[in-house]
Amino acid sequence: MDNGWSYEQKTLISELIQGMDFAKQLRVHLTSAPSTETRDVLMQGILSSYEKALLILKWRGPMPQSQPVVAVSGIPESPLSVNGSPRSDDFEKGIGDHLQNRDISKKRKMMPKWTDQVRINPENGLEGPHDDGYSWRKYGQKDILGATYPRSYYRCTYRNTQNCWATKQVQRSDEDPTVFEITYRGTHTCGNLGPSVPAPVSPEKQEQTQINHQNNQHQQLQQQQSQEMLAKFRAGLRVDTNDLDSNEIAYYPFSFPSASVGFLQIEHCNSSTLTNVNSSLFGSFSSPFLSPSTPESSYFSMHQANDSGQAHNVQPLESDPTEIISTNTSSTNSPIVDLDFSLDQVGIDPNFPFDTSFFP
DNA sequence: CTGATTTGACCGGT
DNA sequence: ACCGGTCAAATCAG
Repeated sequence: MDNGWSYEQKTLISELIQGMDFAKQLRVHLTSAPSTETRDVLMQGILSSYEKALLILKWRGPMPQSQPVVAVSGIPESPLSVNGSPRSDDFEKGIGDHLQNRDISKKRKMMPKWTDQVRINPENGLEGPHDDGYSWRKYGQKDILGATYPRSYYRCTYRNTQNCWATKQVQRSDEDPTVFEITYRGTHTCGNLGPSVPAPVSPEKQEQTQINHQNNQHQQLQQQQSQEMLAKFRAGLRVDTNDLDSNEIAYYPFSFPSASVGFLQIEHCNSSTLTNVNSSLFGSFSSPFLSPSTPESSYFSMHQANDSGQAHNVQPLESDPTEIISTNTSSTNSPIVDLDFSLDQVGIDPNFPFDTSFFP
């Protein structure tokens, strides 16, 4: 077991250290005379380091030996398909269905869960899709007691083909119809992120994203802009993490909605422990956030948790953009490396989440 | 034809 | 029994 680790561990550590290093540099630069360029470079460095590190962390989860561990939040692997054929379309229809489903539903409850709020731009909100970089398939809609608007249920398009159990729910807010509360559950184990950071790939994603296909060239620019926003956003992001698992570092890979994000709340549904941790979070977002499809269709409403004041209300929408906001579906995604995001839940002070001494 | 959405039925938890 | 979540047949869209 350890053997398999050491190389990864080294890389991991070095990436994290590097990230921290970048961060420190950035700090220096911020306090002194900041050049935007340097900042960007450093930011890039940080992002990329953390991404790599997190990828390593994530990907070593579903390894053969440690199957049940699945470090990332206990993704429910299907007993039949975990090792076996990816084409397990049929297994759910099998006779043992019910038992399996029960199992799955239990596991599902243990999946990490986080909510964020997306505000759509009233002007073009109706047209502006909410592209979080993943491909979702709607599987249900329900009227929820006490809620004005129905709740929509989505699951990863590649659930069957790639055994990816990520789901999300989209609920339009009662008070502010321009706000959508999106609850993500489970992490993507598929490698089907849309536009991704290092490679400007996956134009299909953007095309399906209708309106915004004046990109390609915009892409880079927008990426930069997004990155800046990202930086700001990160600075202000506050996540409540409930029920964290015993581990000191819990990472929550998630796709970050590229649209406007209000506050984001993560809770981990854990069976046993009831540890309440309330800490600021360092989210390492990548591609979805940088998705070119978004900054135009919606704008940021960065309220921090403290900042409770709801942003200015805008005129309500006429029709329900729920679908728009949360579907992304008909696309054919190129199988790109899954760069989803992870949140490192570690107490963070301005200095950074990781202490070098943490590592062996 | 294939794949996505719709929508009523069904199921499990409370 | 109620409610939220999911399934799956029917329907729609490309």
